[in-house]
Amino acid sequence: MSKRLEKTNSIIQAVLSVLATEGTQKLSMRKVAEQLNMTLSNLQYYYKDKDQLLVAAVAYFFKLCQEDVEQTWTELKDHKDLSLEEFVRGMLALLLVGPESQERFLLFKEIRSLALRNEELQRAMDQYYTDYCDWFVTLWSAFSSQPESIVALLVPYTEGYGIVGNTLPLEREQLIDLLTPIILKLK
Amino acid sequence: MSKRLEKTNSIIQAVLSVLATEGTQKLSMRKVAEQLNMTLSNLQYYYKDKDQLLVAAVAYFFKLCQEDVEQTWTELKDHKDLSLEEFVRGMLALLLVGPESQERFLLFKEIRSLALRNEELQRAMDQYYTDYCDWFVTLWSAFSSQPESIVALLVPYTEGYGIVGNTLPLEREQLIDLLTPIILKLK
DNA sequence: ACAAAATTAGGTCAATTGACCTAATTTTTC
DNA sequence: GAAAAATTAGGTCAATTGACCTAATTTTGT
Repeated sequence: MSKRLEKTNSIIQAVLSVLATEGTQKLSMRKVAEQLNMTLSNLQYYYKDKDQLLVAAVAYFFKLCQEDVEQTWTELKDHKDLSLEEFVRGMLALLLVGPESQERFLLFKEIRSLALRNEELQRAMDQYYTDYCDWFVTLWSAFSSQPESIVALLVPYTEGYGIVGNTLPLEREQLIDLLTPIILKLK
Repeated sequence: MSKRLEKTNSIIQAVLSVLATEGTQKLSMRKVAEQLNMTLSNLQYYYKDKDQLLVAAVAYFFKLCQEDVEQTWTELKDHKDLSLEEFVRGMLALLLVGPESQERFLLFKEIRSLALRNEELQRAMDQYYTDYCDWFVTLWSAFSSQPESIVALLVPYTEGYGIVGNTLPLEREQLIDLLTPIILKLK
C-alpha cells in the first residue's frame, strides 16, 4: 500500500469516526484534521474540498460493509456441517444487526442523511445497493431457484429493521424464527 | 382555533415546507421567517429557539400521519366486500409507496436525519412507531391470529422499501405477488 | 544528494447562523 | 377606549465554516 493510500485511508477513517461520534452536522474539515493531529492545509492537500472527502469516505464505508458480508458468507459456507436452516438463521442473525453493530448502523444513518441532499452520494448509494443486491443474488442462487425473491425480501427488511427494529411487537429472535421458514420456502 | 394556534400551525407548515424543499442543513429560523413573510423577531416571539420549533414541527407531522392512518382504517372498515387476498394486496399496494408519496417520505427522511442527534425527537419517533405498530396489530387481528408477525414483517419492510425499493431485483408488482401469499399464510 | 512529495504555519474572506436585545407600532380583544 | 397581544425594524455578537492562498520546511524515494 502506497504512503498516499495509507494516508487517505487514515483520513477517511477519521471522517467516519467523527461521523459516528458527532454526526453530520458537526463534521467539518477542521475537525477531521484535528482528530488526525494534522493541519487543515495538509488535509486539503489530499482532499481539496469537503465533497470529495465525503464521497471517498462513503465509498470506503461501502467497501467495508461488502467485505464483512462476504466474510460471513464464506465462513458459514465453510461450515459444511451446517444444515440449510442453520445457515439461513446465521445469515439472518448477521443481517438483523443487534446492538453489537450499532456503530456501523449509526454510520449508515449518518451517511443516508448526508446523501439526502447530495446527488453524487445519492447515486453512489444507489449504485452500492444495486451492486450489493446483484452480488447477494448470485450468492443465494446456490441455494435457491428464486434468489431474486430472497434478496428482494431480505434487503429492504434488514434496512427497515435497523430503523424501526426496536419498536416492533416481536423480539429479534422471534423475527428470525418468523423469517427462516419464509426464506426456506423460496427454494 | 385560537389566533395563536392558527399562527403556530402556519409556522410549522412553513418549517415542514422548508424541510421538504431544502432539507435539514438549510433549515434556519431566518429561512422559515422569510418563507412566511414574517420577521425573525416575530418568529422568535412564538418559538424562542430552534429546538422548540423542531419539536413542535415533528409532533405536528406525526399527528398528520396518524390521521392519515386513521382515515385508511375507516375506509378499510367500510369495504366489507373485499376478499382477504384482495385486502392484503390492497394493503401492500398502499404500503409500498410509489413516487406519489415522495414528499411525505422525503419528510420522513429529513426528520429521521434531524432526530439522529436529538434525543427528544428520537423519543418522539420511537413513540410514533410504537403507536403505529400497536394500531396496525389491532387492524390485522381481525384477519389473523398472529397479527404481531404480520406487523413485524410489514413495518420494517415498508420502511426499507422506501429506501432501497428502486434498487431491488424485483419490480413493485412482483414484490406484491411475493408478499401476498406470505402474509396470507400467517393466519 | 537531488527532486518530488508531504507537511506545517499562518493567514484571509465572505457567508451563515442562533441567540439575544430594545423600542416603536399595529392589531386584537374585552 | 384601554390593555394585551402581535408584529415590525433594526440591530449586535460570537462562533463556525468552507474555500482559498502562499511561503517555508521536512520527509521520502531513488
